[in-house]
Amino acid sequence: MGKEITIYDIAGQLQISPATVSRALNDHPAINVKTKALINAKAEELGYRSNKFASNLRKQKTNTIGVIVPRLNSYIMSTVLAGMEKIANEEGFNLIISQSLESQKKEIANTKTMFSSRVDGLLVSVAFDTDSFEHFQPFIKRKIPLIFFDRILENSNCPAIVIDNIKAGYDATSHLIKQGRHTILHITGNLKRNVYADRLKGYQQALTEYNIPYNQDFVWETDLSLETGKEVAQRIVSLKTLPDALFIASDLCAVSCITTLKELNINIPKDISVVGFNNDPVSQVIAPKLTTIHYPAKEMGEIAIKSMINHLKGNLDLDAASAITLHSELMIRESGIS
Amino acid sequence: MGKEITIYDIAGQLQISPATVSRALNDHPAINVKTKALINAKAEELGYRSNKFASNLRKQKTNTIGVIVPRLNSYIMSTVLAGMEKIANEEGFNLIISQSLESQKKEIANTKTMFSSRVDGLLVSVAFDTDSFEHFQPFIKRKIPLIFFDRILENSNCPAIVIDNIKAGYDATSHLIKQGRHTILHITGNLKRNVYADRLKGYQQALTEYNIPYNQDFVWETDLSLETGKEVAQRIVSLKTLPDALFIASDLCAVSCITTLKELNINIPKDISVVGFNNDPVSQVIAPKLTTIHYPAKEMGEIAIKSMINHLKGNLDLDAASAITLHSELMIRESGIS
DNA sequence: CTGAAAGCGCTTACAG
DNA sequence: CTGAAAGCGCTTACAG
Repeated sequence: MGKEITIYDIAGQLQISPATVSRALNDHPAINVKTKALINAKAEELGYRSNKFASNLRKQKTNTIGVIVPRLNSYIMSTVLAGMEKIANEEGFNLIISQSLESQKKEIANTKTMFSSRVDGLLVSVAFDTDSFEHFQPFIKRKIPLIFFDRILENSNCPAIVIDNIKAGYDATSHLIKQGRHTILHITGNLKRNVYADRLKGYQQALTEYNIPYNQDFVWETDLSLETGKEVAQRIVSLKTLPDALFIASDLCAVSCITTLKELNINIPKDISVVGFNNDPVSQVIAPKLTTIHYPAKEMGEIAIKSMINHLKGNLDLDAASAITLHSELMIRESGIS
Repeated sequence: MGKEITIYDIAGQLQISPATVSRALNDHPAINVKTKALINAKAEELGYRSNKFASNLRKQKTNTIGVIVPRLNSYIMSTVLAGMEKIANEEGFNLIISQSLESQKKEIANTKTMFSSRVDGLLVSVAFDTDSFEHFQPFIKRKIPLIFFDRILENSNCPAIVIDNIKAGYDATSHLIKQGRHTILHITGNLKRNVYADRLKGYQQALTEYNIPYNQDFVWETDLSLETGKEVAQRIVSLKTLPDALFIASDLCAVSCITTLKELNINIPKDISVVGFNNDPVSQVIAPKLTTIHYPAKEMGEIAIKSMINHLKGNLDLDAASAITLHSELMIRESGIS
């Protein structure tokens, strides 16, 4: 195992000071172009690699951004992370990723790890049951930038990257209404979360606009899992009067529900129209193809990380109250057309 | 922004040496229990957090493990990573994750980043087209442990965590044969990769065992994408004689293919039986439910990272030639039963 | 069981 | 444009 090359080795061989080597390697403007070329060539020749720990220790920066997500293995989140990873990599930032597994408790533990890892900034999409901002206070106190994305904490006074969930909920619901549907069941997630609360608001807005009375019994708060999809289907067929449409806040749950409904001899979309959410690849490979809301997951990841990096570099000052809203879009396919 | 607390602050307030504080904080056995308690209490009181950069610089370790995967946003990979993240977190290791996007070129860039980030160890699942071991040599030279998982590089002489793809291919194919199927089309990925080459071997073994001649035209090497699933379906119906079964090396592709075949009035499984691969959640929510091979993704992630951590801690010496094979299992559902 | 001292490899304010 | 020197916050061999 060969000894690690340092700037002193380069300096020694070139009869030059370590300070100059350091500057040259960092492309400092004051250094002579020829000197830089010489130093870079020697660094290459010796197989030099910079020691980030020494550099970070000295600079008091970590170049590391923390990301906390509810789970890694969902289509939306892994796509968001793929987008973040790409940009972070290009910009020379490291990502520390951890998952809360939908539990505030685990999320609190994650924030502690992030804090002691001294991340330069933190990007968070909160768990189902998070109802406190307490665990983020240490970051605020130390002025470590904190940005929420997708599932945000309102009143946190932190920048947020979101889609317009109200509009998306409105689009989904009004599409169903325009198809002549009036008893629309809305299957959603924990209403503590903006993403679900806002979709519900959009659902209500559409009903109001078309003079359809809002019935609270038509909103089912669930965990949106595959199992839930099946249970929902069974519960639906046992209802006195069948709804004529479903607006389900997750494609995976919607697909599971549709499959079970079909097994129970319900015709989709003839008997019941369905609109999902996310534009998960699965939405295109089932029959009937699922009408859904396209969620710009990759873009969200890219924009969230870019905002953070720009802020850290001082290029962009994130206003505490600012929010970036991405465009989402109704993808009309067979399941929502009657 | 309050000043960061260091061991000197604790030492100063307690009238004790920084060396003792350092030892106490690291639970060094030589330190008096009372002294330790005192120091820990003071550290807690002052909100001390250890500076990993100083510590790593001094110890010449990074406590960081690099992971390179083909892509983040596939069910299998995000689940593998979820498993890794969980264990790494518990054991106090950081993960740097990057994706090759199925390109050797990007994979090479990723290895360079990992190398200059001085990861203590590297975990890799290679891209579709990787055909050189060259970019991993710097790790070998520096004796930085390198472990492959899922898509491994044979002859690399590195430890590998895999499933028995030959057996899985055999199980899938022989199941179809037992259902009376004899013209089984095998849709697979890049045959450079062990996962696909081995599944093909298993397919061939099963044919041989049941005295079915092997026909090379029945093996289609593809990218296993959703689009490919559609194209495959269209190509199948244009064939002079229809195959009576499909063994597709990815559930997502299989589901897409089934849906298109159904649109083309092919009855699944009556006309064509289908077996997929991975046990992706989507396999359970389509009609007919997909017969597939359960892939122990979470376990693979956990075992891969545990092997690495144990090796780094010196608990377990990874034999260069060793391989860990995880159990996979045929999940019999409707699509493969005729 | 505790301490003094050196050193890990950088960066940068200051000086020239 | 270049250099000398200090210091970032730890850990550990050595000494007692």
